[in-house]
Amino acid sequence: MSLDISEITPYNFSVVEPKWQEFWHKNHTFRSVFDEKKPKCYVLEMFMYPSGKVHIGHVRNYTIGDIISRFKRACGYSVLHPVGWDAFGLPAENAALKNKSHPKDWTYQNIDVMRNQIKALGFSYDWSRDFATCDQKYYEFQQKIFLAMYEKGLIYKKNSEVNWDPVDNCVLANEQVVEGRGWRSGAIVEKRMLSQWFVKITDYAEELLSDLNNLNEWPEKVRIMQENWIGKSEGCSINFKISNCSTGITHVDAASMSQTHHAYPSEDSEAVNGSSFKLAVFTTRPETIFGATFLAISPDHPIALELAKTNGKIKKFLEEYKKGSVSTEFLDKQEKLGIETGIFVEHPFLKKSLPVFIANFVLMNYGTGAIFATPAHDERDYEFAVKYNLPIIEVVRPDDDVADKRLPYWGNGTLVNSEFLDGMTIKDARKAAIDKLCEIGIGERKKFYKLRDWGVSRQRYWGCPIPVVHCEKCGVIPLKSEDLPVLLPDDVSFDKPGNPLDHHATWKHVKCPICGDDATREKDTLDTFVDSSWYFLRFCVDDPENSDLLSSRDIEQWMPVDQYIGGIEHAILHLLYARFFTKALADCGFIKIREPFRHLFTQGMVCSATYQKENGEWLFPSEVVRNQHGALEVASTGEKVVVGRIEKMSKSKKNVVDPDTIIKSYGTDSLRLFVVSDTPPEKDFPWSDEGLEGCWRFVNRLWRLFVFVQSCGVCAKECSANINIDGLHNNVAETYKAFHLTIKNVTDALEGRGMNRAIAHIRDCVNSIYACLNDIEANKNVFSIIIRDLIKLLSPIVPHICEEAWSMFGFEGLASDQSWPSYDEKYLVKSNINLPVQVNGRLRGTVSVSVDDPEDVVFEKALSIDNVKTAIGANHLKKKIFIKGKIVNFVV
RNA sequence: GCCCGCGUGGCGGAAUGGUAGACGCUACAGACUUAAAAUCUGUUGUUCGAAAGGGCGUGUGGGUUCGAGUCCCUCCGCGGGCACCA
Repeated sequence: MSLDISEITPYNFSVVEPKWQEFWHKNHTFRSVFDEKKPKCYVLEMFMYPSGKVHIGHVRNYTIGDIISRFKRACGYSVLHPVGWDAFGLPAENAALKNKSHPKDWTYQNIDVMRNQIKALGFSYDWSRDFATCDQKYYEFQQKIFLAMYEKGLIYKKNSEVNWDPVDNCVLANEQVVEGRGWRSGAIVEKRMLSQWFVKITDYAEELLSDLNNLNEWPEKVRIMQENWIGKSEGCSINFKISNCSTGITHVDAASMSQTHHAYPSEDSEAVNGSSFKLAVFTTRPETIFGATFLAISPDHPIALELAKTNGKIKKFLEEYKKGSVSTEFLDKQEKLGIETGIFVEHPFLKKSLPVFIANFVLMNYGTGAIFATPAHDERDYEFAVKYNLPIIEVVRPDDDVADKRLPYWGNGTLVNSEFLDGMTIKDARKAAIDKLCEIGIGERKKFYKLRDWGVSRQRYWGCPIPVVHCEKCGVIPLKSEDLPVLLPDDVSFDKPGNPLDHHATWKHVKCPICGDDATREKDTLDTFVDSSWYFLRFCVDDPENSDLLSSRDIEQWMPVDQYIGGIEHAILHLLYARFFTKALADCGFIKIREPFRHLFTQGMVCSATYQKENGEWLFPSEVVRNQHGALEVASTGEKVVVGRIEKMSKSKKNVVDPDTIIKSYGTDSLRLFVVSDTPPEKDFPWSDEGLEGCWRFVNRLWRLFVFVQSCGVCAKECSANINIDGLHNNVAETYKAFHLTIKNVTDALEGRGMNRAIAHIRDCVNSIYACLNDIEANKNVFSIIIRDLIKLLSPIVPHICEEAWSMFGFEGLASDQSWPSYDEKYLVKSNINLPVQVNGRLRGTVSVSVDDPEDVVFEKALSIDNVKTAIGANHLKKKIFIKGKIVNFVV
């Protein structure tokens, strides 16, 4: 006798969920073991910074990864799905200052708290591989990598101008400066000269760029962002001969050149050196050389600096520039300003001299810091020429079909006023111009990149120590690998500003490994982005305690990461560094692969409604009520409430929800379901309490279905593999066939990472099962198979309730260990269908036909529909269209 | 400014060129209940109509097609990235 479905007690998640979590943990259900007989799949979510609390964005990120991981496991893959902690970094030190705690204690305590939170979400992690980047074993190995890269010439120390964050008291990499501000502190970044460690990522610019073409399973968006960041331009450098040196400048110090300009040292400095004094410019448009009417150099160019020593006006101009360039308002205005140098250069093909200006819009850190200006075909040059009344010569005549032919013009066209280039297309002229410039010995084909070397020194304590000593006699000396590790001392104090490693009484004092004299340790630590540039390799290692962390067999087996999941905010920073590190480690002989992440998935942010008082003060949703007029007001004071935009959840906007609270009231399964239902995972996800409530309803609906079906006598024993569909009642046969379609749809959706679509198909299927509850008792075998496979479909998404149901029905083993259900194609083909009938492309009715009905039969049936008759009326039938299984269309 | 991406009900969103709006949220109604909640079952793009049925509908305008949310062009709007990169 079956139960009354509405009387069934709700799903008791608070008992069921912890029970299965413990079971999985005790039985090492998700321990990754490499199995040669299976295809492998490495699923990785970007690891977490242990800030202290798991937030809902983490939940979404890790739920997406967990669904993929469990799905792949079921599909027969040998899956690696690890978890770890990006544990070094500034916040630990800031917290230490504030709470008088030790960064180490703060970090490890946070990890403990967050680990428990994560465990309560029931993710299928192999916890045996859990580690933190501040673990000695990890950063010790990182020091080994540092030395190997140093030896390979990939790391160097250099005095350079760096981005200084005055709030965090620390250097930032270029990638960490966003709109002139520190990416974490938000403070306006200052320029400082400091001696810094750099990693030669620029050596890999070309490979990092060209390999993007192979990353066809990465979002296009991320590839474009990296491409732009690397910023390759191909063109030509031209050495202009200086025709007068009335200013007396004959020599610019080569050292000063390479100091400010590390990327392209020797050959450029020759251009300003020696007896034939030349000025090197870089251009991507050499074909416009006949339109050149002046040259411009950057205010930071060595020639400008040299001139400023003797010329008061220029000195003043440079000072003004320096003052202006730091203020953001100035950069916004972008007014073109310049000053004459008094220098003239010879045009390479024309018997005329071109004046050289110092111009504020020319950047020293790109190209050669000097340009030739073609005002007719460049916006900035044009603006400058108009302002200073310089000639404008058109050399590209626009094509006829171009609507806007005004100058400056940079579209397609034909060369004019250009001697040997006249009549050519831009493309041909470019080649011809470069050839000629090379031929006469003043030009050279060149490539330039925007990418700069990665500055990795950080003037902080809580990071990986750089394994180097400074000796007055011997200079900068890397340690030998037998002298590793350089451990971070625990006994540090934060009572003084600055780097605690510097204040430590003994730590920095060592003997020089070469001469044995007193020396000091490097006090800077490594940027934490170094830690996260190779952690995915560490996870591959099965027994880290007893093996080399880059033991090649384990890494070769698991790498590359097949599915990497994280936020778009790492599109450049972490993802570029990790790609670079992989290539560099390969060149150092540690590994063989050259790209770390095969498929990248960038998930959207979790957003939520915001509320503000009229003065802009943010309000918690709980502070807001609706008054009797239907308007929103502050509950305690009755003040007017402004509904803000739906924004990314953040503490400051008071629109966060706490995963712990949700789990307590609704359970993990409901939360997991909610964060991936409705919205595609790559899009921003709008949080709503009603939506969560709806997921809780669905989880309960499932639970009632399971309990009810079981009370009808459905159990594991009823499962018979051979269902004879012909012997079934029509409804039941339809349900069974529809279930096969559900399996196909859910499988396809999950293959394409469309969790929202998979869930919609499952909900639809559950609804149709509810519609035939009366048929269950008479068809236990059919329904036992449907229920068994339904549990399998649901298991990646809501694993706890599935595990509970699986055991309740008495199926063998664990739901989590089952293989993915398959569908039979023959059930997907419908024998009878309702074919839409159109007249002139407008739907006028449907006709029930057999799939195999011939065309004329279908037409006859279709034409007998009243509505169709009316629509056709007295008109003559011009055309009859029949697409088998799709549509009928009559054209009149 | 340049480069991407996106515009579908009140909302989140479905839809290999073939019945637009699956699935869910909201709202409304019915059943159950003394009642409420929960649950189950419906309805829910808009408009005309008592109904049958019809008109209009995927940002705008055009094109290709028997047929366009989907492909092509134009414009508009939104979001993101880069931003004096020679």
